[in-house]
Amino acid sequence: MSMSAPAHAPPLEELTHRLRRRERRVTAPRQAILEFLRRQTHPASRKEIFSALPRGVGDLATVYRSVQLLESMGMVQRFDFGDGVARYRLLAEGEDGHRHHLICRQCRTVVEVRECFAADLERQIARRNGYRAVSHRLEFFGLCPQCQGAEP
Amino acid sequence: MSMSAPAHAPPLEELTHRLRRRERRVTAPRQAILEFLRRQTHPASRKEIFSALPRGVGDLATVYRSVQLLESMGMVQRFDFGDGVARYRLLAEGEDGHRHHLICRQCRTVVEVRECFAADLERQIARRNGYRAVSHRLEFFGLCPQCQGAEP
DNA sequence: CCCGCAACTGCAAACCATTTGCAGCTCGGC
DNA sequence: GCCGAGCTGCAAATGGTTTGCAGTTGCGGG
Ligand SMILES: [Mn+2]
Ligand SMILES: [Mn+2]
Ligand SMILES: [Zn+2]
Ligand SMILES: [Zn+2]
Repeated sequence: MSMSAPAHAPPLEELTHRLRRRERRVTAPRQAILEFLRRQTHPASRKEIFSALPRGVGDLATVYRSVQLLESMGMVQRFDFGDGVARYRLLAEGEDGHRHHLICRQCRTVVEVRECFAADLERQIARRNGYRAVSHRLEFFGLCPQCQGAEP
Repeated sequence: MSMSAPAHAPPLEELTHRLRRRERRVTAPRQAILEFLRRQTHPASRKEIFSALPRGVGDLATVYRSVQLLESMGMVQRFDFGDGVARYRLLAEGEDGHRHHLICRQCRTVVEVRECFAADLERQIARRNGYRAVSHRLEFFGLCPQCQGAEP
């Protein structure tokens, strides 16, 4: 066939099922967005998602609204790589999506970082300051091998 | 007098001196911006800086340009608390500005976090992926004591 | 298979933070 | 005091994101 999705990608049916379960409609734009997202290995911007949609299906505003819905349902996770553009990736059912990245400052290549430094410290900081429901965001920035030795 | 600055704040002269040393002009808007910044204990947005300027001194565009200059000179550090607004704080001479925060998701109150947990991890991740000049950004988000028990 | 209607879409306008073009003003070295 | 590069003020442009609204469609019920 074509454009194989990563092995771990949830099947499209499972994704649409999650929508129906919450009384959300399974529309052409939403299916196309989900189909696109399940093929990605890195977070995608909404403009990228829009550009990848089949001709005539979906509108940029619809992509924004759909992604927002998916985010509110916990089906995608949002990332901020510091360039003023939000990026999203699909989340497996039940997955919390906690993840970190190493981003090339020049070409924006993204590497996923497995480690998460101790949640103990997070708890400690929360307690020390009387904060609740504390989470964190941690991203690394650098120059990837290809971009070394020739900064603009 | 009025509006005392934090004890550690560099005197205004020292700040303007840093400008002159690099052939930058000491103008009224720039002085007002620096005066404002040295009184802050938390990072301020450019709109906040602008609003705090004396009547008739400075323009929002000038604030943007000035802050950009200060950033390029390493005199201020930029922060991204995830709400789409950049914030800045003055840096002491030679200070690298590496710092983390605990931010209230609701009222945006900011607490500084002294520890840097990610230094070792950073080195390790850089080597493993062949990246150079790696830095990181780490922020914590939660609900501050005042905001607990009444989310919108 | 057809209805009815809330949910959803497409398109355009609005928003907001940030950037930029440009003509006139000012800092600071001479 | 003079002059030129550096700055400023104002207004218009950008670019990502949001919103209003009228028309369309998914889908449960008949
Ligand atoms: Mn983590
Ligand atoms: Mn750190
Ligand atoms: Zn690169
Ligand atoms: Zn709060």
